[in-house]
Amino acid sequence: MSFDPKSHLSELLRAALASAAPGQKSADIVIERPRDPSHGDFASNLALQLAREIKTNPRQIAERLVHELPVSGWVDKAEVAGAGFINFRLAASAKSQVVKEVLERGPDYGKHVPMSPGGKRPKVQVEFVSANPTGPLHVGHGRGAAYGASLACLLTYAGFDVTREFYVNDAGRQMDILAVSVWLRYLDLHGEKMPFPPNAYQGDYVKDMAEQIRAAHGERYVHPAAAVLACVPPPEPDADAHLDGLIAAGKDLLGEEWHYIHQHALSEQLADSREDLEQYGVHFDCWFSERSLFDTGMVARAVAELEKRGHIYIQDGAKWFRSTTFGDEKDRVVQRENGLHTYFASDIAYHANKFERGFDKVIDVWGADHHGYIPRVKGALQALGLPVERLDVSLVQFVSLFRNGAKAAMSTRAGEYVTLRQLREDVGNDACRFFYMLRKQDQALDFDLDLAKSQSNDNPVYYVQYAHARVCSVLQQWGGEVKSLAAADLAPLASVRELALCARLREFPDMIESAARDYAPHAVAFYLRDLAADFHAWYNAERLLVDDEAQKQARLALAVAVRRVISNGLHILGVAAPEHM
RNA sequence: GCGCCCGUAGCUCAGAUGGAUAGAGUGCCACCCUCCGAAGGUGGAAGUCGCACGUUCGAAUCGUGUCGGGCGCACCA
Repeated sequence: MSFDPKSHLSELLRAALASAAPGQKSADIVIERPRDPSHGDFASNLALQLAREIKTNPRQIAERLVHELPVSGWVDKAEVAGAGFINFRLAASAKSQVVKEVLERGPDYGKHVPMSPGGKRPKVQVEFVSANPTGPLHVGHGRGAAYGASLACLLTYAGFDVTREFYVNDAGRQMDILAVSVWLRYLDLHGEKMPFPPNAYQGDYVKDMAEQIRAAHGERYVHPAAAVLACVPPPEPDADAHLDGLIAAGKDLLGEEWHYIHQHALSEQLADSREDLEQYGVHFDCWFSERSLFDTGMVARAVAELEKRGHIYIQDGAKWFRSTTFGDEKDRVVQRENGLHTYFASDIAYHANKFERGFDKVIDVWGADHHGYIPRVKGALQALGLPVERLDVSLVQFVSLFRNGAKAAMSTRAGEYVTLRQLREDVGNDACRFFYMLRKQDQALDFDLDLAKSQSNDNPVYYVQYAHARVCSVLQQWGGEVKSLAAADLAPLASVRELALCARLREFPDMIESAARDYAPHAVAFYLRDLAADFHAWYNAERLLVDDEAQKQARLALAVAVRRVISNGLHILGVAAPEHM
C-alpha cells in the first residue's frame, strides 16, 4: 500500500474543515508544494480561499483549522504562516517511503493506472511529422519527431492507450513535382538536355533516384527533349505553369509508365524517412496514406456529407465549404473548378476517419505555420456533427539553423538544408533528442550547429546520464544483490539532502500528470536535470558505501530509486540510460 | 490591415489551476579529489518579469491598450 501525502493531507484538512467550518465542508482543498523549503513540505491556501466566503481574517481561520486537525503519524507539524497559509512538515518516514514504492513498481513507477472501474484506458492518437515524402527529413522535422514521440510516450505513462500515426501525403501536386524532377534528371543522364526548372526539387537525392531507374530500366522512359518541351509554356513569366506543363508532358508521353516513376520516388523517399526515424528512436504504429482516402471514395463522401448538411455552395465553378459559419476568416474551396479535390478536402475526410476509428482524443502535431488551418478543420468537423472538442492541435514552432553565426537557409526545394541525419551524426541521437526537449514546443528554437557540436560535452543530457552511470558504478563496487535493497530499512535516511531527494522522487508522478495534461514533454527534461542535480549534490556530500550496514543499505536503496526514475524519465524522452560513459 | 505565438539575469530558457523573498543552465569570481567516476560539488555577484492602466487580500500569470520580434492570411500541400 503506497502512501500519497497530498491525498492524506487533504483528508486531514477535510476532517478539520467539517468541525471548524461546517458550512464550507465541500470547499476545494488544494495541497501544493511550496517553493521555499522553509515553508515546509506541503502547504494549503485553504484559509485564504475561505476568507472571502466567510468574511473572517484568514489567519484566524487557519488557526482554527490547525487546531481541529486530526493527529497523524505521517505529519510532524502543521503551522500557520504568512497571510494564512497552513504549512505541513512530514515525518521522515513519510518522505523516505517513496523509495520503497519506486523499487516495487520499477519501470511502472510514474505510470498512472486508469481510475475508471472498468479499467479501460482512453484511446488517444498522436499524429506527427507527416512530412511530404519529397525529400530527406530536416532539422525542423527532427523537432516535430522528438516532440511527438516524447509526447506519445508521456501520454502512455499518464494512462492513455496511444497510437502514433504518420500521415503520408502521397497524393497531389508536390509528389508530381518530385516525379517530374526525377524524370528530368533521368533524361539528362541519357543526354536529353533541357534546363532544370528552379522550382523543381534540386537535391542530389533526386539524381540518385534517376540513376537507380537508369540502372534498372535503361532507356525505357527516355523521350527526346524536343518532344517533352513541345507543348510546355516557357519558364518566363509563369514558372509554375512551366512546371505543370512538364508534368503534363510526362504523364502524356509516359502513359501508364509515369506511375512507375511516381511510385518509385514515393517509396524511396518514404523508406528513407522511415529508416531515418527508426534510427532516431521514433516509431509509428500506423502510416496512413492520403491517396487511400481518394481510392476508397472517402473524400467524395465527406464532401457529399457536407453538401447534404447544407454547408457547401458553388461559386466560379468550384465547391466551397462555408467555414465562416464556424469562425474561419473566409470560406474554403474543397473541389476546384477542374473537378479535383483540394488538400483541405482530403484532410476533412482524414479527420472524419480518425473520429470513426473511435479515439477519445486526437492530437495533431503541426508546424506553427499551419496555425491558420485550425479553424477550417475544426469547422468542418463541427459541420459534420463530430465532437470537435476531442481534437487538439499542438503547434511546434520553427527551428532556425545557425551556422558560423549566420542563419542558414532551409528549403527542401532548393536542396539547401541540414538533414536530420546529418544533425544526428554531428551531435548524436541522445543529445539531439534531449536538446529539442529543453525548450517548450511553442517557443521558436535557434539551433546553433557549431555550438551544439562544440558543446556536446556540456550538454545537459550527459549531466543526467552521468548520474545514472554513477549509481551503476557504485553498485558494481558494492557487488551485492540489488533486488535485496527493496527490503532495506529506510529509517537511516534522515539528512536534508536525502529527504530532498526523496521529495523529488515523489514529484515524478505529479510531473508526469501535469506534463501530459499540457502536452509538454519538456517538463520531463527539466525535471530530470533537477533530479540529477539533487543526486550529484548528495553524492558529493555523503559516501554511499559506508561501514554501517544499515546506513549503507538505506543509501543504496535511495540511489537505486534515483537510477530507476532517471531511467524511466529518459525512456520517455527516447534517450539512453547508459551504465558507463 | 486581420489572426496566432512570443517578450523573465550579460546569453539560452523554465515558471499548471493567480500565492509567501521570481528560478535553472551558461558565462564571470572564489573554493573542493591520498576517499564510491571532477562529464561532479560548494559559495558569490547578476532582475523595473517590454511598457502603461485595470481586476483583488495577492499578478510574471487574468483583462484592455501600447511598443518590439516571429509566423500565417491559395481553386499549394
